[in-house]
Amino acid sequence: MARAPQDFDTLRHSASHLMAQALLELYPGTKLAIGPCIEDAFYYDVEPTQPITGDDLVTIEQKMLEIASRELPIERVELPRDDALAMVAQIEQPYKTEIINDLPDEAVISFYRQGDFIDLCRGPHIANTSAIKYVKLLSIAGAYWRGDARNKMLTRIYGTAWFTQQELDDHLNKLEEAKRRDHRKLGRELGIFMLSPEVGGGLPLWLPNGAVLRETLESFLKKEQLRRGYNPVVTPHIGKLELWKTSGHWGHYGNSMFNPIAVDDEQYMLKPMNCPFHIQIYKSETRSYRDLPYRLAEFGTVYRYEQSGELNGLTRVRGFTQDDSHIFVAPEQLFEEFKSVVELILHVFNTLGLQDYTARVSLRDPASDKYVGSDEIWDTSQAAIIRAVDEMGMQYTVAEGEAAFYGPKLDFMVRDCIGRQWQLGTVQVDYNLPERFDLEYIGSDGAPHRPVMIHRAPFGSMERLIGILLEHYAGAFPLWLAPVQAVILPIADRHVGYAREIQAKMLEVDLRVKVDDRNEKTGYKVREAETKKIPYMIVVGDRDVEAGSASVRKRSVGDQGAMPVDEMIAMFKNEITAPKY
RNA sequence: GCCCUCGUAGCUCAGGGGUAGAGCGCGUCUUUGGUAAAGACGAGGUCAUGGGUCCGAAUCCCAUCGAGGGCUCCA
Repeated sequence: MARAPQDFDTLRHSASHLMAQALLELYPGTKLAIGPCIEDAFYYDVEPTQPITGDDLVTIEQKMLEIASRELPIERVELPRDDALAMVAQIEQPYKTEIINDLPDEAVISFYRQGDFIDLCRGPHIANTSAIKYVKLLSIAGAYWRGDARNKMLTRIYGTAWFTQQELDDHLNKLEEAKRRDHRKLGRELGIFMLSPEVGGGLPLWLPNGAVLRETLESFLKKEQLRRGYNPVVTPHIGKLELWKTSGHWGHYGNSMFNPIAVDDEQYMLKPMNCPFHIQIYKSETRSYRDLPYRLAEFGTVYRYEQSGELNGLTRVRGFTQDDSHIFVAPEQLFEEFKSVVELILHVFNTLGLQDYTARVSLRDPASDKYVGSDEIWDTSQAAIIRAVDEMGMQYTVAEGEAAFYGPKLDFMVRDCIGRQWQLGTVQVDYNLPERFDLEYIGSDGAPHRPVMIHRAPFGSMERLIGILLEHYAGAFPLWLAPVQAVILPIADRHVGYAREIQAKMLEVDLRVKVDDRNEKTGYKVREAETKKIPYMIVVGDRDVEAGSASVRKRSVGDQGAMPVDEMIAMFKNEITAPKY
């Protein structure tokens, strides 16, 4: 039976209430904060009377099922504000008092009751607790009351609920699959990267296969950028603190930068971004309107002092390489240039096999004062972004309050092949830095004008991208990306010479190929190449030496039979230039 | 930074107040084998670090460091 997404939301919201009820029965005195449904799951934030541990989850889950089996009807009760406050005071739920006090005057205040449990809630809910049968509590975490780090840390219990056992099993299998694809696990197994406490948190070391992968991705994008009129530049890893003061980042993000380094009488910063350097290059000559758009691109490694608890594999690190570019345009060029940047980003995603993406337009929150720049500038640039995505017919969502302090942005979220969303590429419009660094170009009228900057990074960062690609492909990269594209397996020692000949031919045409000449049986080598996710295994023995052929085995498919070596090489080259997903 | 959990061999993990275990990997030897694991032998650990309790601590307690799951943050 097909169900609407809101049916699942309702079920999970009710499951969250059921969990709260179970908690109160098991641990009377527990204070309830909020308990919403989220994608595929639900949680409840509570202040427990004693610490809740992972072992307690089973107990709570069993209690939930026991209460559900009482087949309690779930009823909605609406109360005037004063009665509502009296009610939550009587059941001693101070967080609910706070929530009611924050509700607007005209709000309808409703409660939902099941048995002797009652909770403040807008609803809707399912009709009876008995519908909650397939539920699993997943984890425990800390969460601040109202998401504010200055508030008390509550205990958040996550769970998931479904209508059938099959759905629940499928979901739990998906979580297992995600664990199996974890890029931190695959990164080590496949020799992509490592993290070492000796080096420091969030500072990955790239292993040989990872370095090859990075180079492959870099040269792909560099080539695309050259075609589109980008100018490559290289800038240093440190620069004077003054630059970040001028840019405004020191004031906004100073606490998440590495401490300044004293050099002679100056303060230097490990660069947290490349913008000020590219700006200096722009300023090094008088620019004309004929030079614009002026596009500077760099794979720039930046360092940010991310909070220790936030570091995670390759997806959140303290040193990372952005595929950064700053484009200086005349205001009237902004719209067209923005569109061509979006076009490049989409081309990149398609080539990488990440076809399932959505865009998010991040606008400023008009009520906040954290933004710089005039209202007119914001209105113009926000309108330009929306017009561009509209004209390109893209699906997008609008997120108010998600803009950077200096301008609105367009972010791309990709969905990997098991449905998880990740943020990758970004395009940002910036009227602020040109102002702060007093940038100009000479217009056709002979007078100076102020350019607009576009910051953009299709990959976002090499680290994040590779983390996501590892999980998306579960380590089994398409041929053009695979760090080792093929391994040649000589059957016996006397075939090693022939294997080396084939390898030389393949290296000649830029195929990344190795020879496995270890003293092991072919079956063993095949098994190892499969686990290392190498796309092709080339077995050579007496028959092949005789015929000038090679026996090709395709990863996870199997033996493709023997073919002449030249034909095999042509097949590989063809697959690389015409990738299929 | 905050809450919870966890640190045993290179990796994955078992064990547990009385002299450290397995599989994989690694080394040596035998084996030259046609598509997912040949066989034998061997080396490897102050059980994260520091303190405490105890006749005795890898094991119990505390602290520190590190990792994981979240929260806050994310230019």
